[in-house]
Amino acid sequence: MESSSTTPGGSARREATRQKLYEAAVTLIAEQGFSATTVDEIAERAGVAKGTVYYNFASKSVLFEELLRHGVGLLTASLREAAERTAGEGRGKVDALDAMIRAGLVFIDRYPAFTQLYVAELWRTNRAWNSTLLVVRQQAVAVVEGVLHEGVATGELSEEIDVPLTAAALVGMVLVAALDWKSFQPERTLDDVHAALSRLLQGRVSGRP
Amino acid sequence: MESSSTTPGGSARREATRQKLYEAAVTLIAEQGFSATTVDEIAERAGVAKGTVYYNFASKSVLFEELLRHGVGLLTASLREAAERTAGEGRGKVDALDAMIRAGLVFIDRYPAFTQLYVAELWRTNRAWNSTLLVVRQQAVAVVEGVLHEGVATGELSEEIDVPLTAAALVGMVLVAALDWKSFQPERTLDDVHAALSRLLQGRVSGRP
DNA sequence: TTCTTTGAACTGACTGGTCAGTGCAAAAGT
DNA sequence: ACTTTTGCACTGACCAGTCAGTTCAAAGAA
Repeated sequence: MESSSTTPGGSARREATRQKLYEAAVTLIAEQGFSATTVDEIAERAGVAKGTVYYNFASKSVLFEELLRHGVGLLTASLREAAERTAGEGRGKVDALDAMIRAGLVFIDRYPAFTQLYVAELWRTNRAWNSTLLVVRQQAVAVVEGVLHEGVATGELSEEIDVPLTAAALVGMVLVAALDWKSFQPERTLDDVHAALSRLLQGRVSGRP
Repeated sequence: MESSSTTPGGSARREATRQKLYEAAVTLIAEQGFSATTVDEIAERAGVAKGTVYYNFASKSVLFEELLRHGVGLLTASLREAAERTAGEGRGKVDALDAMIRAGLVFIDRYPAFTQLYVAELWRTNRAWNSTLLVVRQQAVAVVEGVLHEGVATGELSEEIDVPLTAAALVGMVLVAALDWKSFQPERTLDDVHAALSRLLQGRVSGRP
């Protein structure tokens, strides 16, 4: 059922080639942007002939779209897993949000290039892969919104919060803090960054009495 | 001896042309990205011949760099003004942060395309204007960091907060929430969005007892 | 006032290079 | 047998940047 539209019966070899191409493309596009990255570069970095790129993907844009789907799929699964894990442990929704923040940080730590590329493309309009992007964004944000809704329902979160906006704000908080971490203070530990964001989430910014 | 990059003695006419080029470039690049936007497009949208672009700017990249400097200059001024205004009114640092959040929203409301373009480029490496971007980013973030530092000094904010990370997280919160607002729920009012972010800043997310 | 000069500002056709995508025969892998 | 990859030559569109020539407002000359 799963597996994307254009991956009907990928042999193991083919799948390995695709993976190499994803990895090559993601770093190059993160650094330079989609248009500034050439297919020749991608092929070279992947250690593959140019013809192979076109044997495996219909076009440069399609390669990129599938890359987006693939990456956001990983992120969504990771967020969902974090939310469900804390739920299973019978902890509150704020803990679930905190766990999702951590999951987000772990993801960005592992795939910084993908994150960068995703942010760079997310608010662009007029591009070929725009509809793909919308779908894929909704998948990820929906997980956060879901937890917020549940929190409001159980009374753990204020009824007055604006779910979509708060979800976006939380995602932004994690995204930007993490990208800053990776770009400008890579020596910091994940725990460090997580602690700072937890504090913000739980309103422990003001000084104690 | 060209007139150097920083526009020392631009005539009124020249300045008007530059302004038109900025406006044309900012929307096109926000929509399509830098590399996907052609100089011909920029010239056409500005109602100017291609040669004029090169008469006014040394290259496409230089046009873009000056655009970045120009835009971030406006933002920084606006943030600083908000911080100083609340300080003058003798209010606390949390109020100053809140005022800066609003100033950020007002800016994004007025210049959504610039914001979009800025976010898309901010974490890219290996690009010509990278050093410009670093400088310009630091200017803006420094204003937020300054207020956080003052808040810690006066005891109004916890000593345990991590100033650079918290500043980045706050910026991210505003940036992403605002871009989402503009892209996906443009019917919302600024006050609405501001209220949601205020709540998050002040830890009023958990339900009341 | 009316004419002339000056140079900054602007124009757009043109050039040289780049790049996505193609085609295909031979090789390698399964 | 068949799928997949290779290597490489080729094309056609597209695009950053150039440059010889044009416009025009304003300063000065008559």
